[in-house]
Amino acid sequence: MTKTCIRVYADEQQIKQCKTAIETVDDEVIRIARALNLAGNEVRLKILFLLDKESKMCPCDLSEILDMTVPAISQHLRKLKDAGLVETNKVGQTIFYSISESNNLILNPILELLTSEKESTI
Amino acid sequence: MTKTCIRVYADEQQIKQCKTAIETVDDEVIRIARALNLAGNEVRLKILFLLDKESKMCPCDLSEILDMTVPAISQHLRKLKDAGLVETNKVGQTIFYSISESNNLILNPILELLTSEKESTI
DNA sequence: GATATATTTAAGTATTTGCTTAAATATTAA
DNA sequence: TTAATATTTAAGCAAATACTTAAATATATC
Repeated sequence: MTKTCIRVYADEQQIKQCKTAIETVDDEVIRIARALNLAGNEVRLKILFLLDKESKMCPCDLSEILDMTVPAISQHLRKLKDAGLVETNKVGQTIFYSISESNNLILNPILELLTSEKESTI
Repeated sequence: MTKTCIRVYADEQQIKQCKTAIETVDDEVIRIARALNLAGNEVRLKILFLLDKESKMCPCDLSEILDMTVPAISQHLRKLKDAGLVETNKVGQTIFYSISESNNLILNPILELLTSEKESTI
């Protein structure tokens, strides 16, 4: 990356500060971006919404509610689980998925947008 | 989508309720998922973080701070603008991008995760 | 043990994404 | 008006995504 921008009034001080600021939050950015990327899919956001609402659900029910193939649901759940956003509890042959506590700081504000009845335009 | 799940203990009442609940939030889900999807990219999340921090920035500065090509930055900014997450203000030949007010309800809680100094594990 | 159910895994595929490089557009300054 | 700067646009491409269908795994029931 060569210097491409040669504005006279470029604020080198500001740029330096921003560079270190970005460096500071880099790890957090990676973690949060990953979570947002997962939640930033209609199907997965609906899954998270349903798990939040019902506290736990099995792939089979989610498949029926969202009118999607079971493998399609399962693959979404896998991604959410790999990222630690949801966790599982096996009871017999059915596996209940629920929202994992550990990432609540990221998910809660998002899910609140959906649960708080639209008082204003979001 | 044919009925694939024939659990004896399937709670048809719950499933029906969930279906209508999903229908109710469907529009919101689409809007929020789109915003989260955009924010769920490392580069774009950093851009949003910087715009929030500095209140406005030009593609040129962002390119230098994030050590990326100007066109790459420009294309990210375009997506953010198309979604209404950021807005522009042209001054001479430089274009200043800033976070749009209208979508703050979605972005604010996300950016707070980055700005509030890590008191606890997020 | 044999069969059915719930779920996952795997392979294949069309679409989307995020970059690259090169060219186009717009504004400033000489 | 010519050259330089700031930005966008376009084309191309490798990688990631989200589904499909078929097969594998695990548990329960007969």
